Amino acid sequence: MRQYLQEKVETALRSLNLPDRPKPTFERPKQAEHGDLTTNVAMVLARSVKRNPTKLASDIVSRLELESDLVEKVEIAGPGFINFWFKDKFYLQQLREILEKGSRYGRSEAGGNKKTQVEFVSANPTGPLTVGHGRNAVLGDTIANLLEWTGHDVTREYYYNNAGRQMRVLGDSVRLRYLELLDEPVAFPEDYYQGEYIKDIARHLLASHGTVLRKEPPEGIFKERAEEEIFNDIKKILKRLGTKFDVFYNERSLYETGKVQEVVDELRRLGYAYDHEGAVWFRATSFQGEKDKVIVKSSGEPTYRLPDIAYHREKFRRGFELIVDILGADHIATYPDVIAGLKALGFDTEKVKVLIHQFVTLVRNGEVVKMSTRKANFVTLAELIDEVGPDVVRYFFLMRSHMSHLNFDLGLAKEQSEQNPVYYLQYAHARIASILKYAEIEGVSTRAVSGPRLELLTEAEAIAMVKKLAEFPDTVESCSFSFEPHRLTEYLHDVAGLFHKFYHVHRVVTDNKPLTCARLALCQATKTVLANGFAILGISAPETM
RNA sequence: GCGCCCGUAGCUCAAUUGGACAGAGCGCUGGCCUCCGGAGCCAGAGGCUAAGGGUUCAAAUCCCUUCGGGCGUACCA
Repeated sequence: MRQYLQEKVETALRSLNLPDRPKPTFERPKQAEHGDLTTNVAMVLARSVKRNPTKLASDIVSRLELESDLVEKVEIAGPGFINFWFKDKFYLQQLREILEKGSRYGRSEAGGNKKTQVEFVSANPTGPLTVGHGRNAVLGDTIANLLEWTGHDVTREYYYNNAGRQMRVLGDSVRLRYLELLDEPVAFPEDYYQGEYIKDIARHLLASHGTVLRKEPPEGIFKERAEEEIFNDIKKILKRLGTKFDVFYNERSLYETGKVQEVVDELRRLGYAYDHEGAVWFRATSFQGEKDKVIVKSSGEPTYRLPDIAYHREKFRRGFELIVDILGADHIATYPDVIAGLKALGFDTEKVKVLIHQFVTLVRNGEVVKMSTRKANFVTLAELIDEVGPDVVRYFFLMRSHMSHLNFDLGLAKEQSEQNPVYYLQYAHARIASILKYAEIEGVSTRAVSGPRLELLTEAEAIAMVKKLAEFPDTVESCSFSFEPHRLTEYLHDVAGLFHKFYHVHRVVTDNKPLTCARLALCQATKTVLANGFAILGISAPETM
């Protein structure tokens, strides 16, 4: 429908010999009195051709060739908006399309099967996932869903490092807890991993191996067992949240295959790396960086940026045409170096989309709970899911723009879980399921012999619903294009709200069989849109609650 | 000090990416079940969009300044 008008306006502009340069928008107005669709084309062009926007609008309207059986009327309003009203017939066609496409309704090929990678979570196996990781996981998974729905060939990837100093400290933390269990006197350093989970792992080792590990080094079985248990736990939690991964990419492989060294050599060859005070530096200042950055320490160990650059180089070499990185706000300083490194290596960094989400502040009993993997006192993602369930967790994380700080009041989420916004949506779905079942019992099938007569849907509430339902494909596409899932939650909230209103004003199942069939069709279409939306958000679509 | 994000109803957040009268949820006030699910519906109160200036037909949105909050600013990841 948007496309339909866009084409009509373009031909009108051509016949008037007007430029199409500042791209006009075609939008659904907030106010119903402003029509079903509006365009600012006259106002956008008025400046460049130095003409009155209202007069320009009427010129454009006079050249529009619109089918009178689809378009109700056209008006020029305000400073020069052109507003369009469509006939109900137009919308009823859309309704028929929803019923035909079912669970496929809303999918598109807009992405052109573009090879796309979404990298998210990417937490190292040093401790349980935090609530912050949860936001990252849900955001990444949902964006991946959106990209799939809009015709992208998506790979979901988790990048991790199980080597290095952090992992050594982890192994040693387990070792010391193990020795504690043997009643040996140990001084547990403050900067070691304090969490209870370390003691659990030590206990497990004691149970499986007895006391013979007394003299084992930290990098051996202690580290290995810790990594294994923690990673299993991470994967289990991610599964509970409904997130899926295609690839777990180990940073170590970048060293083993020499790709890290290749990057250093390449940067040197290009003149973007140099030696200074025993370290190797990257010339970040050539790419708007504040200062040059160390990529190999004087000890010979690389800093984190070097493997990150090598990893992203591999993303390009693996043929990804769109690369999406989901990062927490604490990584805000790292990605510009990676981007600069990729530029230095000659890659098109326009293909890399970095989404930085802000922190989750967890509040319990009115007090802010600080979340740090090393501290003992933190709420894990697993505990959060235990308390409120995966649907609520996902929905809460998706309700807000990723750029804004998120306050998650645990007590509130649990206490008010009965009036949680996610239930409002799911309730609408369950209610429709119940109505459809009732209709079946009453002997009115949705699969009527000659199909429902949709033109019987004339009430304002019904038409409003159909219009909203018809927006679904556009909404999915714009959420995908802008990487903003939160707008889908808002849309679905509107759908549920309109349905609840409709339900209160109009009875679906009555003695009037044709009307009942038409209304059941509308219910079915609403259920479809809700269920498809839930599928993208990764929340369940309950038949009963 | 510098960089990024944020500041919108009492609280938590939206606002179709620059569009017409800034909207939801929670909380508050008052209504609605003989009837397909009341986890619902309807009505009301609540705002100089932190402050000031600028850009234009149009600014919560873009630019500048100030104030306030968060995250960074390593030869840690």
